[in-house]
Amino acid sequence: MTEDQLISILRDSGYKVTPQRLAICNYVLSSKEHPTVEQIHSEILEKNPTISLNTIYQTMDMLIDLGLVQEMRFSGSSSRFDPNTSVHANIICQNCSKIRDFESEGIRELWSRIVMEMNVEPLGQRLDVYVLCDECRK
Amino acid sequence: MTEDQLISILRDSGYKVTPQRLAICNYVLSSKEHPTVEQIHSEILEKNPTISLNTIYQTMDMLIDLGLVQEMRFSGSSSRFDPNTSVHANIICQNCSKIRDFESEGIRELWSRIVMEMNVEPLGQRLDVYVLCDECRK
DNA sequence: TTTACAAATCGTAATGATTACTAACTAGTA
DNA sequence: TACTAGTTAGTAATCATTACGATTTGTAAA
Repeated sequence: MTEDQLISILRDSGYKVTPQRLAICNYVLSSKEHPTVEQIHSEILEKNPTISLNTIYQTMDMLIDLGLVQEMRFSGSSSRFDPNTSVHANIICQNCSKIRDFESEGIRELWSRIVMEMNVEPLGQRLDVYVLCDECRK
Repeated sequence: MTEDQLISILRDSGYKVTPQRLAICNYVLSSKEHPTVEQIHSEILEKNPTISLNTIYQTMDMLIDLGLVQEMRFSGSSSRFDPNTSVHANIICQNCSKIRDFESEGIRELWSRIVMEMNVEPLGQRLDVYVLCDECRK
Protein backbone atom coordinates (compact mmCIF):
# COMPACT_ATOMS: atom_id res chain seq x y z
CA MET A 1 0.00 0.00 0.00
CA THR A 2 1.29 3.46 -0.88
CA GLU A 3 1.30 6.28 1.66
CA ASP A 4 -1.39 8.10 -0.35
CA GLN A 5 -3.64 5.06 -0.16
CA LEU A 6 -3.09 4.81 3.57
CA ILE A 7 -3.90 8.51 4.02
CA SER A 8 -7.13 8.08 2.08
CA ILE A 9 -8.16 5.13 4.22
CA LEU A 10 -7.54 7.09 7.43
CA ARG A 11 -9.40 10.19 6.21
CA ASP A 12 -12.31 8.17 4.83
CA SER A 13 -12.75 6.49 8.20
CA GLY A 14 -12.63 9.77 10.11
CA TYR A 15 -9.12 9.33 11.51
CA LYS A 16 -6.81 12.32 11.38
CA VAL A 17 -3.48 11.92 9.65
CA THR A 18 -0.62 12.61 12.05
CA PRO A 19 3.12 12.11 11.66
CA GLN A 20 3.04 9.57 14.50
CA ARG A 21 0.38 7.50 12.79
CA LEU A 22 2.17 7.55 9.49
CA ALA A 23 5.43 6.46 11.08
CA ILE A 24 3.79 3.61 13.00
CA CYS A 25 1.69 2.44 10.06
CA ASN A 26 4.59 2.52 7.63
CA TYR A 27 6.64 0.37 9.94
CA VAL A 28 3.97 -2.10 11.02
CA LEU A 29 2.28 -2.60 7.66
CA SER A 30 5.55 -3.49 5.95
CA SER A 31 6.92 -5.57 8.81
CA LYS A 32 7.45 -9.31 8.45
CA GLU A 33 8.33 -9.73 12.12
CA HIS A 34 4.87 -9.74 13.71
CA PRO A 35 6.22 -7.12 16.11
CA THR A 36 5.11 -6.43 19.68
CA VAL A 37 4.14 -2.97 20.92
CA GLU A 38 7.55 -2.71 22.59
CA GLN A 39 9.34 -3.51 19.34
CA ILE A 40 7.28 -0.99 17.42
CA HIS A 41 7.93 1.62 20.09
CA SER A 42 11.70 1.21 20.13
CA GLU A 43 11.80 1.22 16.31
CA ILE A 44 9.76 4.44 16.02
CA LEU A 45 11.68 6.11 18.88
CA GLU A 46 14.78 6.31 16.66
CA LYS A 47 13.28 8.93 14.36
CA ASN A 48 10.60 10.27 16.71
CA PRO A 49 12.17 10.39 20.16
CA THR A 50 9.16 11.64 22.11
CA ILE A 51 6.58 9.13 20.90
CA SER A 52 4.57 7.63 23.71
CA LEU A 53 3.92 3.94 24.26
CA ASN A 54 0.29 4.88 24.58
CA THR A 55 0.26 6.25 21.06
CA ILE A 56 1.49 2.90 19.78
CA TYR A 57 -1.35 1.12 21.58
CA GLN A 58 -3.94 3.56 20.23
CA THR A 59 -2.61 3.35 16.70
CA MET A 60 -2.69 -0.43 16.82
CA ASP A 61 -6.32 -0.24 17.95
CA MET A 62 -6.98 1.95 14.94
CA LEU A 63 -5.29 -0.48 12.56
CA ILE A 64 -7.31 -3.35 14.03
CA ASP A 65 -10.48 -1.28 13.60
CA LEU A 66 -9.56 -0.62 9.98
CA GLY A 67 -8.93 -4.33 9.45
CA LEU A 68 -5.34 -3.69 8.39
CA VAL A 69 -3.69 -5.82 11.08
CA GLN A 70 -4.62 -8.77 13.22
CA GLU A 71 -3.71 -8.96 16.89
CA MET A 72 -2.29 -12.26 18.11
CA ARG A 73 -1.97 -13.05 21.79
CA PHE A 74 0.27 -15.78 23.12
CA SER A 75 1.01 -17.34 26.47
CA GLY A 76 3.88 -15.74 28.31
CA SER A 77 4.41 -12.78 26.02
CA SER A 78 2.74 -9.61 24.87
CA SER A 79 0.53 -9.17 21.83
CA ARG A 80 1.99 -9.33 18.37
CA PHE A 81 0.58 -7.79 15.21
CA ASP A 82 0.27 -9.36 11.80
CA PRO A 83 -0.29 -7.05 8.80
CA ASN A 84 -1.09 -10.06 6.64
CA THR A 85 -4.87 -10.36 6.89
CA SER A 86 -5.32 -12.84 4.06
CA VAL A 87 -5.90 -16.53 4.73
CA HIS A 88 -2.53 -17.95 5.69
CA ALA A 89 -0.90 -20.13 8.31
CA ASN A 90 1.44 -18.88 11.02
CA ILE A 91 4.28 -21.30 11.66
CA ILE A 92 5.27 -20.52 15.24
CA CYS A 93 8.32 -21.85 17.06
CA GLN A 94 7.37 -22.99 20.56
CA ASN A 95 10.88 -22.25 21.77
CA CYS A 96 11.99 -18.92 20.30
CA SER A 97 8.52 -17.60 19.30
CA LYS A 98 9.64 -16.72 15.80
CA ILE A 99 6.68 -16.60 13.39
CA ARG A 100 6.82 -17.41 9.70
CA ASP A 101 3.86 -16.84 7.41
CA PHE A 102 2.89 -19.55 4.98
CA GLU A 103 0.45 -18.99 2.13
CA SER A 104 -0.66 -21.33 -0.60
CA GLU A 105 -3.50 -21.81 -3.01
CA GLY A 106 -4.22 -25.20 -1.49
CA ILE A 107 -4.74 -23.73 1.97
CA ARG A 108 -7.05 -21.01 0.69
CA GLU A 109 -9.11 -23.53 -1.25
CA LEU A 110 -9.49 -25.96 1.63
CA TRP A 111 -10.24 -23.15 4.02
CA SER A 112 -13.09 -21.77 1.92
CA ARG A 113 -14.52 -25.28 1.72
CA ILE A 114 -14.38 -25.61 5.50
CA VAL A 115 -16.02 -22.22 5.97
CA MET A 116 -18.82 -23.38 3.68
CA GLU A 117 -19.20 -26.55 5.74
CA MET A 118 -19.40 -24.46 8.90
CA ASN A 119 -22.07 -22.32 7.34
CA VAL A 120 -20.77 -19.10 8.88
CA GLU A 121 -19.72 -15.68 7.60
CA PRO A 122 -16.12 -15.33 8.73
CA LEU A 123 -14.88 -11.93 9.90
CA GLY A 124 -11.36 -13.26 10.13
CA GLN A 125 -9.32 -16.31 10.93
CA ARG A 126 -6.14 -17.47 12.57
CA LEU A 127 -4.35 -20.65 11.57
CA ASP A 128 -1.44 -21.44 13.87
CA VAL A 129 0.96 -24.34 13.52
CA TYR A 130 3.23 -24.86 16.52
CA VAL A 131 6.65 -26.33 15.75
CA LEU A 132 10.29 -26.25 16.74
CA CYS A 133 12.17 -24.22 14.13
CA ASP A 134 15.37 -25.52 12.55
CA GLU A 135 17.67 -23.62 14.90
CA CYS A 136 15.80 -24.58 18.05
CA ARG A 137 15.65 -28.26 17.11
CA LYS A 138 19.44 -28.52 17.46
CA MET B 1 -11.19 -40.32 30.53
CA THR B 2 -11.95 -42.12 33.79
CA GLU B 3 -10.63 -40.86 37.10
CA ASP B 4 -8.39 -43.92 37.35
CA GLN B 5 -6.83 -43.14 34.00
CA LEU B 6 -6.28 -39.54 35.06
CA ILE B 7 -4.63 -40.68 38.30
CA SER B 8 -2.30 -42.96 36.38
CA ILE B 9 -1.29 -40.17 34.05
CA LEU B 10 -0.50 -37.85 36.96
CA ARG B 11 1.50 -40.49 38.85
CA ASP B 12 3.37 -41.63 35.75
CA SER B 13 4.46 -38.06 35.12
CA GLY B 14 5.57 -37.52 38.70
CA TYR B 15 2.67 -35.32 39.75
CA LYS B 16 1.08 -36.00 43.11
CA VAL B 17 -2.62 -36.74 43.23
CA THR B 18 -4.43 -34.21 45.39
CA PRO B 19 -8.15 -33.56 45.89
CA GLN B 20 -7.71 -30.08 44.42
CA ARG B 21 -6.16 -31.44 41.26
CA LEU B 22 -8.83 -34.07 40.84
CA ALA B 23 -11.59 -31.52 41.26
CA ILE B 24 -10.05 -29.09 38.78
CA CYS B 25 -9.20 -31.77 36.23
CA ASN B 26 -12.63 -33.35 36.40
CA TYR B 27 -14.26 -30.03 35.73
CA VAL B 28 -11.94 -28.72 33.05
CA LEU B 29 -11.49 -31.93 31.09
CA SER B 30 -15.23 -32.43 30.71
CA SER B 31 -16.05 -28.77 30.07
CA LYS B 32 -17.38 -27.58 26.73
CA GLU B 33 -17.17 -23.93 27.73
CA HIS B 34 -13.47 -23.24 27.19
CA PRO B 35 -13.46 -21.76 30.70
CA THR B 36 -11.22 -19.05 32.10
CA VAL B 37 -9.25 -19.42 35.32
CA GLU B 38 -11.88 -17.27 37.06
CA GLN B 39 -14.69 -19.51 35.86
CA ILE B 40 -12.86 -22.63 36.96
CA HIS B 41 -12.15 -21.04 40.31
CA SER B 42 -15.73 -20.06 41.07
CA GLU B 43 -16.97 -23.47 39.93
CA ILE B 44 -14.53 -25.37 42.17
CA LEU B 45 -15.13 -23.01 45.12
CA GLU B 46 -18.64 -24.41 45.52
CA LYS B 47 -17.43 -27.77 46.75
CA ASN B 48 -13.96 -26.74 47.88
CA PRO B 49 -14.36 -23.34 49.52
CA THR B 50 -10.71 -22.71 50.35
CA ILE B 51 -9.16 -23.40 46.98
CA SER B 52 -6.72 -20.74 45.90
CA LEU B 53 -6.68 -19.03 42.55
CA ASN B 54 -3.02 -19.84 42.43
CA THR B 55 -3.77 -23.55 42.58
CA ILE B 56 -5.96 -23.20 39.52
CA TYR B 57 -3.14 -21.53 37.63
CA GLN B 58 -0.67 -24.21 38.68
CA THR B 59 -3.00 -27.04 37.81
CA MET B 60 -3.65 -25.55 34.39
CA ASP B 61 0.12 -25.38 33.84
CA MET B 62 0.26 -29.04 34.73
CA LEU B 63 -2.53 -29.92 32.29
CA ILE B 64 -0.77 -27.98 29.55
CA ASP B 65 2.45 -29.81 30.37
CA LEU B 66 0.62 -33.13 30.14
CA GLY B 67 -0.86 -32.09 26.80
CA LEU B 68 -4.40 -32.50 28.10
CA VAL B 69 -5.53 -28.93 27.46
CA GLN B 70 -4.59 -26.09 25.18
CA GLU B 71 -4.34 -22.51 26.38
CA MET B 72 -5.94 -19.88 24.17
CA ARG B 73 -5.28 -16.20 24.67
CA PHE B 74 -7.51 -13.51 23.26
CA SER B 75 -7.50 -9.74 23.08
CA GLY B 76 -9.27 -8.04 25.91
CA SER B 77 -9.87 -11.09 28.08
CA SER B 78 -8.02 -13.68 30.09
CA SER B 79 -6.81 -17.07 28.92
CA ARG B 80 -9.27 -19.82 28.16
CA PHE B 81 -8.60 -23.53 28.18
CA ASP B 82 -9.69 -26.10 25.63
CA PRO B 83 -9.67 -29.78 26.64
CA ASN B 84 -10.23 -30.80 23.03
CA THR B 85 -6.70 -31.42 21.77
CA SER B 86 -7.69 -33.09 18.52
CA VAL B 87 -7.48 -31.19 15.25
CA HIS B 88 -10.53 -28.95 15.17
CA ALA B 89 -11.60 -25.37 14.50
CA ASN B 90 -12.84 -22.89 17.08
CA ILE B 91 -15.76 -20.79 15.88
CA ILE B 92 -15.50 -17.68 18.03
CA CYS B 93 -18.05 -14.89 18.34
CA GLN B 94 -16.32 -11.49 18.18
CA ASN B 95 -19.09 -9.97 20.26
CA CYS B 96 -19.91 -12.35 23.12
CA SER B 97 -16.72 -14.49 22.95
CA LYS B 98 -18.65 -17.74 22.91
CA ILE B 99 -16.61 -20.57 21.39
CA ARG B 100 -18.00 -23.52 19.49
CA ASP B 101 -15.80 -26.43 18.42
CA PHE B 102 -16.05 -27.68 14.87
CA GLU B 103 -14.63 -30.99 13.74
CA SER B 104 -14.86 -32.46 10.26
CA GLU B 105 -13.08 -34.57 7.71
CA GLY B 106 -12.32 -31.38 5.77
CA ILE B 107 -10.50 -29.91 8.75
CA ARG B 108 -8.37 -32.99 9.16
CA GLU B 109 -7.63 -32.90 5.43
CA LEU B 110 -6.63 -29.24 5.61
CA TRP B 111 -4.39 -30.06 8.49
CA SER B 112 -2.56 -32.91 6.84
CA ARG B 113 -2.18 -30.76 3.73
CA ILE B 114 -0.69 -27.89 5.69
CA VAL B 115 1.73 -30.24 7.37
CA MET B 116 2.73 -31.80 4.06
CA GLU B 117 3.10 -28.54 2.14
CA MET B 118 5.00 -26.82 4.91
CA ASN B 119 7.22 -29.77 5.56
CA VAL B 120 7.12 -29.33 9.33
CA GLU B 121 6.54 -31.59 12.31
CA PRO B 122 3.66 -29.93 14.15
CA LEU B 123 3.55 -29.99 17.95
CA GLY B 124 0.05 -28.53 17.99
CA GLN B 125 -2.35 -26.23 16.19
CA ARG B 126 -5.00 -23.62 16.63
CA LEU B 127 -7.58 -22.92 13.97
CA ASP B 128 -9.84 -19.96 14.77
CA VAL B 129 -12.74 -18.56 12.76
CA TYR B 130 -14.07 -15.21 13.97
CA VAL B 131 -17.78 -14.64 13.43
CA LEU B 132 -20.87 -13.02 14.88
CA CYS B 133 -23.00 -15.77 16.42
CA ASP B 134 -26.70 -16.04 15.68
CA GLU B 135 -27.77 -14.21 18.83
CA CYS B 136 -25.28 -11.39 18.44
CA ARG B 137 -26.17 -10.80 14.79
CA LYS B 138 -29.65 -9.66 15.78
C1' DT C 1 2.60 -47.67 60.97
C1' DT C 2 5.65 -44.19 61.38
C1' DT C 3 8.90 -41.08 59.46
C1' DA C 4 11.07 -38.10 56.19
C1' DC C 5 11.05 -35.21 52.48
C1' DA C 6 9.85 -33.29 48.29
C1' DA C 7 6.00 -31.33 46.33
C1' DA C 8 1.64 -28.89 46.69
C1' DT C 9 -1.37 -25.52 48.65
C1' DC C 10 -2.87 -21.09 50.28
C1' DG C 11 -2.66 -16.38 50.89
C1' DT C 12 -0.48 -12.49 49.66
C1' DA C 13 2.94 -9.53 47.40
C1' DA C 14 5.16 -8.33 43.12
C1' DT C 15 5.23 -7.91 38.22
C1' DG C 16 4.20 -6.30 33.80
C1' DA C 17 1.19 -5.55 29.91
C1' DT C 18 -2.57 -2.84 28.92
C1' DT C 19 -5.98 0.79 29.79
C1' DA C 20 -7.60 5.13 31.77
C1' DC C 21 -6.99 9.84 32.57
C1' DT C 22 -5.83 14.67 31.72
C1' DA C 23 -3.59 18.74 30.16
C1' DA C 24 -1.39 20.43 26.14
C1' DC C 25 -1.28 20.26 21.28
C1' DT C 26 -2.68 19.84 16.31
C1' DA C 27 -5.17 18.52 11.92
C1' DG C 28 -8.92 19.72 9.44
C1' DT C 29 -12.43 22.98 8.38
C1' DA C 30 -15.18 27.24 8.08
C1' DT D 1 -6.95 32.92 11.00
C1' DA D 2 -9.65 30.83 14.55
C1' DC D 3 -12.35 27.13 16.15
C1' DT D 4 -13.20 22.42 17.53
C1' DA D 5 -12.89 17.74 17.96
C1' DG D 6 -9.52 14.44 17.90
C1' DT D 7 -4.71 13.23 19.13
C1' DT D 8 -0.60 13.00 21.83
C1' DA D 9 2.52 12.44 25.82
C1' DG D 10 3.15 11.38 30.30
C1' DT D 11 1.68 9.26 34.14
C1' DA D 12 -1.49 6.74 37.19
C1' DA D 13 -4.55 2.87 37.70
C1' DT D 14 -6.03 -1.74 36.61
C1' DC D 15 -5.98 -6.49 36.33
C1' DA D 16 -4.32 -11.04 34.84
C1' DT D 17 -0.57 -13.66 35.93
C1' DT D 18 3.60 -15.00 38.44
C1' DA D 19 6.60 -15.20 42.48
C1' DC D 20 7.25 -16.03 47.21
C1' DG D 21 7.24 -18.25 51.73
C1' DA D 22 5.07 -20.55 55.51
C1' DT D 23 2.28 -24.46 56.24
C1' DT D 24 0.33 -28.75 54.88
C1' DT D 25 0.12 -33.18 52.46
C1' DG D 26 1.11 -37.26 49.36
C1' DT D 27 4.24 -40.81 48.75
C1' DA D 28 7.74 -44.05 49.55
C1' DA D 29 11.02 -46.10 52.49
C1' DA D 30 12.21 -47.63 57.17
